[in-house]
Amino acid sequence: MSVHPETETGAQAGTANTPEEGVYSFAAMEAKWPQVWEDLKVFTPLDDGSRERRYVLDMFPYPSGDLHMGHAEAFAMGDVVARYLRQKGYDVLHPIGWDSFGLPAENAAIKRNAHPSEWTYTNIDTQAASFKRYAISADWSRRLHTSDPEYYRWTQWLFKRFYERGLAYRKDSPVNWCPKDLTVLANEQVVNGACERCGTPVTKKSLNQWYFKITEYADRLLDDMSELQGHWPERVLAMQRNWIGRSEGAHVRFVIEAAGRRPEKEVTVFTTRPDTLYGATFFVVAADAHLALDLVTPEQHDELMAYREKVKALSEIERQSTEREKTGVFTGRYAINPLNGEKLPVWAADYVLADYGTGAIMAVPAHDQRDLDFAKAFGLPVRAVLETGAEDPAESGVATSGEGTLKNSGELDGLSKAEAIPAAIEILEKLGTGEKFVNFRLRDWLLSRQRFWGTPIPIIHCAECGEVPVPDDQLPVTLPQDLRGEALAPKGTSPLAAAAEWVNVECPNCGRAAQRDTDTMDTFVDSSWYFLRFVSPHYTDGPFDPAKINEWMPVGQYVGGVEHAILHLLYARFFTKVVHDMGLLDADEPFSALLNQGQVLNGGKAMSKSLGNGVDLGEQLDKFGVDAVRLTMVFASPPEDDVDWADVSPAGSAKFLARAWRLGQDVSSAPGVDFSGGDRALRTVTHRTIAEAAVLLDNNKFNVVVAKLMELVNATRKTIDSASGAGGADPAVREAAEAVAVILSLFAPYTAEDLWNQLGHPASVANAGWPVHDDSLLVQETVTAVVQVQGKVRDRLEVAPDIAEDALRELALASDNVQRALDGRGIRTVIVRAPKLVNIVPA
RNA sequence: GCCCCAGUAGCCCAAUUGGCAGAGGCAGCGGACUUAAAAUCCGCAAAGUCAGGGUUCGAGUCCCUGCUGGGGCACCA
Repeated sequence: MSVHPETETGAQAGTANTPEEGVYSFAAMEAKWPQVWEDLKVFTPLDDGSRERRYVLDMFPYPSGDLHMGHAEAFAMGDVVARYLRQKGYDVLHPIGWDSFGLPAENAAIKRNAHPSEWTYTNIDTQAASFKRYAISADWSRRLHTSDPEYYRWTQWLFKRFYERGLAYRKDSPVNWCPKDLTVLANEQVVNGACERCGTPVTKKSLNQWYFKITEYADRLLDDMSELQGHWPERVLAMQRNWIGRSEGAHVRFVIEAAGRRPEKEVTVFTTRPDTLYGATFFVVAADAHLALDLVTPEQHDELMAYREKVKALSEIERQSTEREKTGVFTGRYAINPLNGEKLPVWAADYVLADYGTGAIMAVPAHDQRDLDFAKAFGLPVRAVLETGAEDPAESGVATSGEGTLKNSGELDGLSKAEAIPAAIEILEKLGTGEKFVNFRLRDWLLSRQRFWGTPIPIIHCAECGEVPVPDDQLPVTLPQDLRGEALAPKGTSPLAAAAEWVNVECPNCGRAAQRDTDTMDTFVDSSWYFLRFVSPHYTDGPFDPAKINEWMPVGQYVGGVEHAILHLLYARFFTKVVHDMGLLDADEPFSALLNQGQVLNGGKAMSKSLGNGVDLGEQLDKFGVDAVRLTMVFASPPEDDVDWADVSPAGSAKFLARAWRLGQDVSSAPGVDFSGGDRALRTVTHRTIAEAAVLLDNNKFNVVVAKLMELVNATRKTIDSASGAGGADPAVREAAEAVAVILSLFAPYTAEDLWNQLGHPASVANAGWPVHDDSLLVQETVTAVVQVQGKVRDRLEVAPDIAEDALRELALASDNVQRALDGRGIRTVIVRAPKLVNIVPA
């Protein structure tokens, strides 16, 4: 489809370069310009310090098939920012690469009896071609793929540095296990108790796994969000805050009395309510924690074991259901309340989680609903220690958690809840049985995966020496090439274990026979530092060039979907902080600003294969052209809002583009003409548009910029067609058309380039530079002052923009309409906001 | 249950951060061009801002309560 302009009307000068005389043809433009841009290296940063640098980054894609509408939206947004900053004169780094390790490639390889790299790199080539067609202003010379050995060599190098700092370690722990993908999952990859990838309910499995100690950075990850405030979407910060889950309270140590041959034992609990310590009537440990086994008396042992079996059989989804009846078993032991010496029965239950806090709690049923439910189920006592005015929880069955005054609490009696919390902590500290403690919900990052297509963990296991890191000069540990097809099928252990030749090596330490670690890294490890690699992707002496890294980092504008609000963004922040602490990087936050583009929907729903409501990007590009699709993405709504493809009109965008392009057909003045004699009204519109567009772009209001651009095009058209003026020969028309070309180049690079060319300028419009607006042209000769009486508009006055308040007040009071509205009433106040408004308040 | 975001013409969205509710687009209607249609061009109409209360000379904008929709966390001690 091409959009044809109306029949030519005359002005023919300046159209010599038109590909096909007078016809807007996106196909011709798409065929013509990519080569020109490539030859001119328009989008390769100078990287020489001659200009201020800016780093603009889109979250790099995973190579699953060809690009889709979601990519088109995200990359359209990021490209607006990159192209705008380039026009503003910055040296812009806007790279592209692929997050190319991951399960889909492996599954495809099993199905096709191939190596995952085949599927991966074929898809990457397809996507790369599509990106080029889509005219992303990327520096292709910096292209990288995380599955290239040249890349993952440095992922392994970084892993080793983490290991040396004690930030990468192995431990036995019950982990999330996906029974379909047959691999472990990080907490972040479990959504509502199910695998985020395939939706299979997750089970627990006890395994020895590699972890990154992200919890050591919990405080900083939380505190440093203050730097991001205002530059990151509030909801992303809220999600991270939630996820980190900082909780202030106290650790309290309880002595568990000796029983028979079981010796006395001290157990610590975490509580946010140390003020309610006198209300503790029992004690609970997580049934699945080892602690339960340590405590249980021989008499209760069988009962506990039976209960643990039952708990294990529950799926995560069942276990997390809040409607479940409370269950548990008595352990036969008693804990001593450190404040009043009271004996509390110790129970084991599954409502206490082994991996939160200390896996044990003091139960205060009067003031905690879960404890109350448990107490009622097992006939345990309830004692209120906080008078809130509500009914006694023992009677009502509703725990009271609000404000109140302490009672039945010895020295704490009479204090408010807010006073009692620190007071209780102070008492505990004096007794030496507790102290203030800040607990986090965040768990360490489980990074090992029992799958093939990922970065091998560069560790060798030696019977003599234990864990031995592969020496730096032997990196990368590359994946074997000979495993393919069925050999990659998930078995619950890594497929790498079957590659005997690969696994069996000499210990780098003692030379004896040893084995490689056969797990691979979570792909989120790969993507936690790729933005650093882009600064110097071909550097061979380290993960990045130390001479360059601080010139570009941090990323000034990061663009991507909100689905990565926690996972990728939290991990990348963690990695950045560690690399910073290693002294390799000045920045300690990777992304100064974040833009979450919305989703592309169709008919109110996310596009999906199962719904069959997908819109094919390729078809849209064929039908409307790249520029129209890009413009539609940007114009439809604010960047962070969803775009419903059923609600928008790529045809409308195409119409506008043809309209803008046709301005070039009608401009008949020569390039370089003096604009000063041009139509004043149009010049004002042009300069106002330039000024407003810059402000709007600085605030990511791309959709509004497009609207302003449409106004400018309309105004220019009017001037050309006006019978009274000079039409296409008016220098103001050229000035306007040139501004249109430059601003349009952010959204519709082909049309803008072609327009620029029609206007007689050499390529590329991307280098034209942002037009400088003339403030004197923005000053209007008169402005409309609104005159209100009691807030209602009663008159409008044309006044000079610099009118004095007094003069405006006089004019307003003299207005007939005002006098009529006042209807003889006196005047109480007159508010004057010269030159725009007068509000007269009658008595 | 706790937390975050958003409700403005039929639809997608603007509104200089407290100062005339409307910039732009889609859809609609009328007209020009056409043998006709498409395309193109010109023009028109359309809401008082989810509801209620408050602050103010003045509220779409600030505050409170509620409703609706979207999202996050959740047996987290």
